[in-house]
Amino acid sequence: MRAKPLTTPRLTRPAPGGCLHSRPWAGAASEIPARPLAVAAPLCLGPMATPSELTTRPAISSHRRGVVHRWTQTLIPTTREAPNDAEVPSHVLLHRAGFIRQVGAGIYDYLPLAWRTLRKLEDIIREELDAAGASELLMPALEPFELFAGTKRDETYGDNLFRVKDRKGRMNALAPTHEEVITQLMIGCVNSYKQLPLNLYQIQTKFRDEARPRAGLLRCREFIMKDAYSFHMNVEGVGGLNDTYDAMYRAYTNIFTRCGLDFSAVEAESGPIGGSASHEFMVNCVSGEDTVLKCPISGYAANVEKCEIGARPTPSKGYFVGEPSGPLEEIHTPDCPGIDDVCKLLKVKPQHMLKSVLFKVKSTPEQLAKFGEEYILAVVRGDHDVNEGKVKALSGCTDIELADPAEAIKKGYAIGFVSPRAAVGKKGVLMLVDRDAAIAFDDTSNKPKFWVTGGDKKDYHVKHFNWHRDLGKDATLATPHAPETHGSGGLKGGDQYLMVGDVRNALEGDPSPRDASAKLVTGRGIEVGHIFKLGTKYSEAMGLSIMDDKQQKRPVIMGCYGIGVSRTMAACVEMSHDTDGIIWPVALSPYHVVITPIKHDDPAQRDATHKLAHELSAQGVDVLIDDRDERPGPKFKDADLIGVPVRITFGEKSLAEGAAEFKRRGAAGKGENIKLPDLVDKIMSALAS
RNA sequence: CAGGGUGUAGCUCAGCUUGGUAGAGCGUGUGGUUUGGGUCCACAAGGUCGCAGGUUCGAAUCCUGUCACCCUGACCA
Repeated sequence: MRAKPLTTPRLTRPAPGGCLHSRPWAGAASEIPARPLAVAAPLCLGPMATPSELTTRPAISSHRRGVVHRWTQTLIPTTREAPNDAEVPSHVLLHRAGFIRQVGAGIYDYLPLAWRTLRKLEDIIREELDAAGASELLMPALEPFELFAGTKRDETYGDNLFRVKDRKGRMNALAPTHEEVITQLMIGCVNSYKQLPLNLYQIQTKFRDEARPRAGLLRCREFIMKDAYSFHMNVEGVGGLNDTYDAMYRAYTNIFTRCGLDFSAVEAESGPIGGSASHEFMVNCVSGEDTVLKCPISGYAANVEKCEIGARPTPSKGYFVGEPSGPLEEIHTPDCPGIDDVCKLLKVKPQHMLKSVLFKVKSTPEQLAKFGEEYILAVVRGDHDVNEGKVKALSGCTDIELADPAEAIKKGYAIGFVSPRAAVGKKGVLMLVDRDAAIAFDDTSNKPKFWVTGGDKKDYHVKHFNWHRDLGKDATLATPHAPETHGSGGLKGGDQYLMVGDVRNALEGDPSPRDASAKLVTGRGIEVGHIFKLGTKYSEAMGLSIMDDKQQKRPVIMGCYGIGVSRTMAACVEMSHDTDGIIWPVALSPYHVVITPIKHDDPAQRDATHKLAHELSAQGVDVLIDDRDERPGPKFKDADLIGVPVRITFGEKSLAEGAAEFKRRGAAGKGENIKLPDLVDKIMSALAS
């Protein structure tokens, strides 16, 4: 279950002691003697405490007493069938097991079971972040809109930002994240370098007006998130951003490890939030919506947006060099703008297609005056996908977007049927050709490379495209760019400009960028954590500058660190369930043990149940007693469904023999009979393993 | 935002084509029965058929509009 971090950035400080083995339900109980019960409590409710008991209760105590709850006294609305709307396993099971109910699109109630799990997760997060030197605070979910306008995030966030008009007609925002608020706070509170570094976090409800909420708790419009922000005068050195970033990396590793999640830490693009470096923490899960790539030898791991591709073999004759595979032949391909359609029609494989994707550079007026309209044409093999981040990096142009089809058609680009030739004879077009596309002689078959590509007019494609012959220019003059010189190019005006490099998404089997002998492997994941080196984006935009020891005013360097709390709960279910229901890791299960008396009315069974419950709670174990007047069938089914790690069954027969049935959730078979005196030890060791 | 789908009882769904007293299973309540993997029997409660217009003597059903929710894509710190 446990994942090792796949990359390990500067581990300059050992992980906080005790983090990994601290288990609140077991550790505390074994170190500190259980406080004896003042009165033998026949039921979980127990007698009301007397005033003197309350005043003698220690204000400082590290002893964690478990809870004992009765099914009939809490709300666990399990259902046999899930609503029609639920499709993904976590949504179906969290609904059926009575954890959540949908209120609206991407809006959910967290019922008692869910809330218990979420609070356990939050407590783990708090312990690890506090140990890493962060302090918790709470900022409002509702914010004046001007704060977002100040950093232009009202625009960059666009419709994803919830807007709320108040009674005075003023605009407010429901915060999707809190960079602005905390930066504003720091402006008012911190004015000397001596007060830094600082690392502050909160666990708050966040709001994002997602274009399409989906998959239950995995993509919501309202969700629970832990967000942390750190503030520094420098990147390197003691108290620098890198120190805190690394500490947070370790804290995240501890958190997800303690949760019992199978996860990977992968390199990631930092996205619209800005910044220079970032890692995503992904729960490994086949149903995840993100693709991650890993190098099995070096440990390098990255998401598909970020993943570099190692050195690919250079064609023996060089890029673009080679004789045509035949005379250029134009073919009528009506209604086939897509690669798949053409392949089907012409019976060629996508590997023999060239795909040309047109990007528009968002030019400033000055650039426009200098270069005119500017486009970037990215060419990749038909079975590959263009990677926008790599296009930006190779072109050196960070402000691009997919060209608007209508506009591009006006400019003479036959969108859907564009070939590399489209860039010939046009002003201000930069062509970027992926290494796998810039080939004219196929070394593997020892034959001229056969290419099919667009015909540059609607409903036509061409066969036997040859770079040298058909480009009308000497393509071999193009300079191949090694991955490490990304960004050294630049947008050039003029007639035609061509670069060769890595502009596609990495795929399974591509060479690892960190080990020449290794090939990348792919996996799916659900993003549950993300850490960024923000830099000075917000401090500069909002004017958070403070005096350093040289009496120089400098913008504060920031980091930010998020964990999707409610999403993590759902991701855990995605990762760990079977046909009967959820299988919680001990650390996140709403209860550790469910006790199922076959007949709760039977005095012997009831007494045994409550005796065990109190023995366990004194050890810090959270116990749920299924005291419902139900037949055994539904009770067992529900216990499996809600996924509590251990079930103890008290029945007439076994009890007569002085035993109870012990069953571990997810284990095969019927469970085993355990003698009553051995029961607590058996349970404790099961929970500890 | 584009494409597709669905709105009828707490949940799953039938009824709509061809307009005429709103149905089933599960769940719920009561009584009995049963008690180690979703017992069995009986009775009962529960629905302005998403909403608003329209057509009609009469609309869950036909027409128009609208809203909500889901799926695929676009999008996504």
